[in-house]
Amino acid sequence: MRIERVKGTRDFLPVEMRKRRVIEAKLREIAERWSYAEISTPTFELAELFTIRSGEAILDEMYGFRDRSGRHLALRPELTAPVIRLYVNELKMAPKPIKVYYFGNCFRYEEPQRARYREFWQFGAEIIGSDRPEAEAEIIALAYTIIEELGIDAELHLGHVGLIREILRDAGVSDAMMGRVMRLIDKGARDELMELMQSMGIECDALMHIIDLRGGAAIEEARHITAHSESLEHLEQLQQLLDYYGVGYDLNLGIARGLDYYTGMVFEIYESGDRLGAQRQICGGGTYRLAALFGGDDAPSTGFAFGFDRLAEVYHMEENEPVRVVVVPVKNEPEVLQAAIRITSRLRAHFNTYLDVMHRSLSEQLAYANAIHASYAVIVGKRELAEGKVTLRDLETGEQHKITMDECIAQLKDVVVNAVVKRGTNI
RNA sequence: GCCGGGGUGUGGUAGAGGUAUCCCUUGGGACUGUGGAUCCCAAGACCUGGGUUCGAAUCCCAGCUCCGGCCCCA
Repeated sequence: MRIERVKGTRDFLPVEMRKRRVIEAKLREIAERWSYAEISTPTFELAELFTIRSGEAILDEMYGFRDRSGRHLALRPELTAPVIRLYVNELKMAPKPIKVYYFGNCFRYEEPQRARYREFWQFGAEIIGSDRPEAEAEIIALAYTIIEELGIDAELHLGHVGLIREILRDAGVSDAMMGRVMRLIDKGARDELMELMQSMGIECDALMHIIDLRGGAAIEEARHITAHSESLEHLEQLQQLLDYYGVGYDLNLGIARGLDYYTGMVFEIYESGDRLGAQRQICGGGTYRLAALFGGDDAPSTGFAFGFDRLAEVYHMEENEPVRVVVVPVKNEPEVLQAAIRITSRLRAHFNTYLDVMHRSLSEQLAYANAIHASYAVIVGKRELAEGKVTLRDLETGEQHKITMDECIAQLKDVVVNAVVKRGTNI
């Protein structure tokens, strides 16, 4: 009986893994340059952590289980809640703002679709301790920079739930109804929304108008409805700062979140191509107050999370096989093998180096070197040993010559350095 | 939870009732100090379980799973 991979999970083969590592390295590097520090949280948590954040309904979509003492645990379905829990547990006293990033796998018990798996990876960043426009602008700019540096063609949609909420409150929507109304706005369910508003006896033409508008016109409209709005000022400051950063975005006040703790801006990034099918969103972010829910202070945070697998799906990486060197002992005689191992060890201090473990003949070893697309062969035989040299063979051109090990290492270093310059990596 | 389309060696395929084709792959051998060749040998598949039938990869049912979509999306 063959054991199959579990539904919605994936195996990553070397080519795919190499690509993922390249992307991951870029993401980390960018975050570090922006002065964010990495944190990591456990793969499973108390299930409560996630139900507090998202409601009991998500229990159906989590991998939950009980441990021996009966605690209800769950594989993390996302990373924002664990990060804020970590803040409350460990970092409350750290100087604000706290800037962190994270990368990790998450689990959701859903039907797999294109670019949607049961185990998936998220990369995200948070600023904890500020919900000022400056913090929001930085977070958006960071997400934008990631997209740019990865060379992904995407559009950034910016909204502001604070403003929408304010307008709704002014119009007479009660706190109790707010969540439901916001969810409908988020879904874009116009008819249902109008029905609900009418049933509450609330005039909603203006609101409907605003959430349909895009760009500056929405701001104009909002200004007419709520003359003295803090949120509006806040949004305008944010826009100003985004201009300073040179971030391109589409304003869309129809972006909402169904959950109450989102307080300020929200944004989403969509990939422009069609490689993701219906799952075009590659990033979501916003400003929220979650720490108090986990027993901490009421620190505001702003952050985002990228769907790493979707980034990997749309990221174009040039074929970049690493420069590999194969050491080829000519005969399986003790002295030749001994020399080969010594030479291999020297090469391994610098290069990706392969040595036969199949007891193969010279031609078989070269055939294998070819099969794994190695770049160079270092041939070691009695003739070379007698002269204290090795034969360095370029497997692409077939050229070869006898040189000393020092020369050999120097030449290979040249090649690897050039390869790194040319494509940025020798992974 | 729902809808549509698929599952044949590692991968790609042929096969439309008579236990499987070809390519590729892998291991061994020939050759033994120069590789993508050639030749020989070997290994490897009908998603699973029922049903129909003398006989099922093929037809029927159920399940699993993959691809795409709906719902959902913290």
